Amino acid sequence: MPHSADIDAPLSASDPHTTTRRAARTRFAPSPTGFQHIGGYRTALFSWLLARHTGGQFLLRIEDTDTARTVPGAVEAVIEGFKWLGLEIDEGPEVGGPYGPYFQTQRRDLYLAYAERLIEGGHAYRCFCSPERLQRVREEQRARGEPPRYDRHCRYLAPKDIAARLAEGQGYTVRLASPTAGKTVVNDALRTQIVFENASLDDAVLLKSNGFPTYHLANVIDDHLMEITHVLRAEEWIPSAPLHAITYQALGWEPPIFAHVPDVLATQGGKKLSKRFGALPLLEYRDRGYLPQAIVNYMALLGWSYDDKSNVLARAQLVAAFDLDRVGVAPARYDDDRLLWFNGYYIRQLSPEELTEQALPFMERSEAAGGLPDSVARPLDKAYTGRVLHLEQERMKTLADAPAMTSFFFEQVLRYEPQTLIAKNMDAARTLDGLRRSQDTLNALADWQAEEMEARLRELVAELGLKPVQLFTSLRVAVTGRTVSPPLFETMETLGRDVSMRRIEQAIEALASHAG
RNA sequence: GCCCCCAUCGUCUAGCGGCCUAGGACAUCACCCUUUCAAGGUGGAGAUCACGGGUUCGAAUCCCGUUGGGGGUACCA
Repeated sequence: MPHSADIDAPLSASDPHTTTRRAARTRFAPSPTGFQHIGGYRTALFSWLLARHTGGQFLLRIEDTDTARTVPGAVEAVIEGFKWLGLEIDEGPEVGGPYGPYFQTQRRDLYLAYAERLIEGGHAYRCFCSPERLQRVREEQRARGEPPRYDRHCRYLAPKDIAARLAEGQGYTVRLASPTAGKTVVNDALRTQIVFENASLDDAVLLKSNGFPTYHLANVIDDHLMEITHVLRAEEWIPSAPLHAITYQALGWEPPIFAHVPDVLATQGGKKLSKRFGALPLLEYRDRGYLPQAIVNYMALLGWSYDDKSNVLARAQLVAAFDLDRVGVAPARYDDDRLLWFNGYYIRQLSPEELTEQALPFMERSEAAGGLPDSVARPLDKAYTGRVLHLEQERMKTLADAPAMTSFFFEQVLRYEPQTLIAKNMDAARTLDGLRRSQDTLNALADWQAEEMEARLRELVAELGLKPVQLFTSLRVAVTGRTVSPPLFETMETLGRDVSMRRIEQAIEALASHAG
């Protein structure tokens, strides 16, 4: 009975470069210990794209074996994130599938059985060491300047010792009997072979004393049983990849193709984007008025590229073009400016109906939540709001910009400094005169229509010997209360004759009493 | 400490030995358009391709080293 199975021959996965054309089964396997951010979803997006590109399947598997850290609601949030992004899950919680269950806590018997098989084959062993001893050993190693690693105390226990401890009812973990000499080669579709000296490997715990597997065991078994062909995961997994390669071989299984995707870095500081460092939960972007199309397009270009010019790529184009070969290896930094640009771009692409549909909720929420002033009655008139939104469409960077940008279209009373009514190179008297003459011009209009307004008002400008900006600035402030607004005439048309004329009258009164 | 990964404009990137006096996008600046702000158009500035050695007729591209950054080092994933 061998107490160790040294696997000295280099392991090799199948050629990473010939397989992208086969239908790929990929997976995203988060642990429900918190929210997922852009970094996690970016990896998931690549997996999804690879599956769609090759006509394969994309699955969601929940790695909830660390029951103490499991956060309620985390699974639902992940799924909601995928729904929002429009990335359909082919198999997983909720949708089910032929390879379930998709929660690792529901697959315990499987892991137990394979751990047993590993022990029988001499590829793993029971470890009775207490956490205290483990910690002591590590501290001693550190003190001696050695890398902290399990000293393999239990690996060479005599069979009768083991039997005795078992009979005594001692708890144990199961550890991988990793080879102590030779090299293990990990293939990665994104980079050249990664070679590890087996002597530097640890005997990682595969099964915890509470009977739950660790990632190292569960991930190998599930990926194999679920027939995953490509494992896309964060590059933080590279160091433990040799352990997984060894486990595949010990089980006699062909490993999937690995692609360790580079990190997404926080904007500041060069550290990995993380919950505690610069990252927002994905769904927070939805609440902040981002469009899923923009997020998807942005994420796809974080670490992947199509060619030397393509920037805007719709989902279908992404699916058609995605390839592992064009995924880079250098970490990419998260850049809010770029995301915002994509978001503005996709907002501009929205049809009037879509824009109204999507922006309305942002406007109707409470003032405290960023919506229109509470004094504005809800629900909003859809047709009117649609016209208003259309006027501001090309100015919006997020849907959440809508309320602040459009509030003057809904408010009863405008508050502004009368001083701002006076344009550059103008004075109060001439402004007053311009406003009064505008009233006459506007009153004479048969139809309250922008083009007509502009024609007549431009005639007035000429008659008064002013520049357009001198009169129009005053009218703009009178009618909107601000110096920045959508084009004046369309704005007045949308506001309607009554509101516009009343506001001009109020402006005249305000300026007159201010100046006088 | 030890193991591993990475390195082109501020940022995302193209480049896989000659097409590069390094291309695109975001951001930035100027101008045009213009009733403001945007959007759009044009143009500019911005990268001694981290550094040092090789290999080669020829290197951003291949090799080695250095430096720098990042990750891992748990009965977490």
